[in-house]
Amino acid sequence: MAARTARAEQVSATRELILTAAERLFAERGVNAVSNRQVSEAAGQGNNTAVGYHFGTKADLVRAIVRKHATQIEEIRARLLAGIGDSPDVRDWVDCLVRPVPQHLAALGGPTWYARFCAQIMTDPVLHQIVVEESLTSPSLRQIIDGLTACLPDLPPEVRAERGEMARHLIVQMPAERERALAENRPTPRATWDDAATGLADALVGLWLAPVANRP
Amino acid sequence: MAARTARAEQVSATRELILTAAERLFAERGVNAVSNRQVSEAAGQGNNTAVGYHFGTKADLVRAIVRKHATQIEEIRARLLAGIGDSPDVRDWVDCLVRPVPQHLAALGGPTWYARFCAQIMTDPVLHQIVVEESLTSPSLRQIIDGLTACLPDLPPEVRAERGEMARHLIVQMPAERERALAENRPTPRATWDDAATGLADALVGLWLAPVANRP
DNA sequence: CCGCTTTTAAGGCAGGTGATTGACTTGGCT
DNA sequence: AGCCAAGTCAATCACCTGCCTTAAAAGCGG
Repeated sequence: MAARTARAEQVSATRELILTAAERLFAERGVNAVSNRQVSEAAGQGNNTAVGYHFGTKADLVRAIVRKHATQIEEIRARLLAGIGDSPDVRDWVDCLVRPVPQHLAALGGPTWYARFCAQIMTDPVLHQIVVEESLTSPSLRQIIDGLTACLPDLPPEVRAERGEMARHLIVQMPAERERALAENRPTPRATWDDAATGLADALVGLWLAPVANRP
Repeated sequence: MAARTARAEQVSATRELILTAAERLFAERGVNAVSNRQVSEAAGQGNNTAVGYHFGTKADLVRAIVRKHATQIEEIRARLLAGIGDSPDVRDWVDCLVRPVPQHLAALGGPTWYARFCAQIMTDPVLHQIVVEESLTSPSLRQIIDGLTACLPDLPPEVRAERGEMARHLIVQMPAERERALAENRPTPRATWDDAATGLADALVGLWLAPVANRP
């Protein structure tokens, strides 16, 4: 199935070329600041409509980038999830939630752009919905959220929703921050992606277990 | 000093008109997706170069918007800071850190756009630096960070930096999230800006006090 | 070996962009 | 009163954008 014909191979190669070029440009200059033409040129395609041909609109291109990484991240997440069974420990579930993205970035090696790309998508009013559709449908993710919820039976549902949002933001933004520091040769609080994940998990456990102030 | 001349009054009025129109459009459609022309028109200026005249580039416009709010937020922060003296309680310092933005948004009343605007700026690779320059120079902010640091003498410096970044992200992103929900008539976990600030402060206290895993 | 489809290349088109320019309006100062 | 400068407006510039059309190239099936 893989490389069935020389033709199909070539096509998927240029698709990949466009995908990585777009990811890089989007991360470095901002999604809306980069035109499809620039992406095509950066991908080495003399054709200035290559993006439009292989993907459709820019939103479709963004979706394709998200999906490419999502499948790999999903694998990591499923593997971690299988490793903890139905632990009653909040820490285990938080680890499952936190580690997939940093582990994926570490596996990519070298300089990466995906975290910064994601951080931008998440705050863009129109692109935001795309990534929600693509990643929140993950069954393993829902399973982790349920498992974490079961560990925190005393937390009011609104507070749980609230802290879920906080966790989501940190899981996206902190890797982006580290990636940015790496790209600009600035020092990072942690030496490796794995250590960064540990630091983030530490903090999130504290966040989830924090007492709720009884309001007047 | 105020309204010294009818002319100066008119000028600052149109400046204000442009500022609020820009803030709204930027928040709703994305900073890079909105042209200076559109801002001028939305501000009721038949002139399509009004933005260019009163401010310079789009970056200068962004800076002006940030600065406008920053001064008011700075006032609130200074007032809160004065109220706690040199408390040894982490909670007091976190409150000082968290509450200024939600209080400012509450004071504005009606629908607001500033939080979403800020959330976008913070993730844009080029605009990011502007807001850092404008807000990190705040003396009261530095004072709060120092006070909080004094409450957490056992926390390793790298972890402190790391969790400071986390807190910064949440303080920007969570109000933006609430603002978005409000704008789209979605339910929010908390009824008021003040309650939202309390929830955020609860979580941040837990985050700061979380134990640090001793890595292998 | 040859027609065929898919992919890449190249250029044109209308519309929108930031920036600049000059003319007009309006309030302020002497 | 009358000039002056700040502010407003409209027109224009070169440039870039997405989209479209037309070729060329390169396997692929027969």
